[in-house]
Amino acid sequence: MPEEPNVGLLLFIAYRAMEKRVLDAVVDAGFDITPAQARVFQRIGPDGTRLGDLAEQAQVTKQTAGFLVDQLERAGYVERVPDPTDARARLVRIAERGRQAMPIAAAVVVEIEAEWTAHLGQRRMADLRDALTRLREITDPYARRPTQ
Amino acid sequence: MPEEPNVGLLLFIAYRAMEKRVLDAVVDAGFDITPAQARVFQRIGPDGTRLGDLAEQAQVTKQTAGFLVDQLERAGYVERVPDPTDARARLVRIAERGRQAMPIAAAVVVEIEAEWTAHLGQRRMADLRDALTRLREITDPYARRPTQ
DNA sequence: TTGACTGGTACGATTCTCTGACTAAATTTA
DNA sequence: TAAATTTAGTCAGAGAATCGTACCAGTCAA
Repeated sequence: MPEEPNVGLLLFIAYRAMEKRVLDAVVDAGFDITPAQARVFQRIGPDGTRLGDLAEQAQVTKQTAGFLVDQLERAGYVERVPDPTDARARLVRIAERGRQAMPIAAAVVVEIEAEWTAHLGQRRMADLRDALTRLREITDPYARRPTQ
Repeated sequence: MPEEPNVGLLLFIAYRAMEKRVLDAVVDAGFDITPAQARVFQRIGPDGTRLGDLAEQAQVTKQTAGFLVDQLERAGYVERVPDPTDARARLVRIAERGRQAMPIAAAVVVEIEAEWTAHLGQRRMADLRDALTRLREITDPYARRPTQ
């Protein structure tokens, strides 16, 4: 395998590199957040997202997602508000402190994507994004469902 | 971000899908192994790999890698042998039980890659692999170093 | 041969994750 | 409409993964 790594490993290497840099930047900027918390946070939609949906997208149990959201909430990154459409549910929404952290993460993502584009060339980078997006149709059970 | 996920998230989704299926298959075949253990195991080279190298490649500390290798060793998947070139070091090598598990994982990888190829087309799949391999040059600090 | 460096381990503390059991609201069924 | 079922989420407890600090032993250079 070291001779010709499978695609899974290649995906992991690139993913991990981006995650690490983004997280380091956010942490350096004074936002103490862990990788697991970030993986959940990242999935919160503009209008809030239910815990169960977050769990499903982040591929963890509801309990784990709840545990992480508790921490994010205590740190002021997110808040839980009642879901107007279902009294059982609550929506996890990005709160003030979370909103402050987002541009920092976004900037690093832009920076890294620029580096990758420089290395691969525009064409290959666009193709990469395209391939991954298409792949999502068969690898992301969540994506197959309409978002509401 | 939910509107147009960044490449990091796309990488994660595909990676996670493959990891899960491979691991499920291996576990179903009676090999009890955890994701963290598998991530280390996967990096062991044909002639054995030092603990520190495994740690670096799997992006964990030496202690964590040691902890996981301990478990893999106890379960019979790997063994530690002295490194003939350095008395301080030991090589982690795949042992009998580990060797038995490998074809199962390999078969699932082949299966998944075939599915992905069917979905994307040969060309796009080849391009994806190519792009990820190139990307490794700038995202995998370990890869930049000659293997010995 | 001494001092700096390297490969690895030991210990202790946190963080992450899961299973199982439970409450309450919504939905379906009879 | 009352009962049964499903769905959203929480609680409690346990096990797995991870890290930081400190440490030991072997190597290497001066």
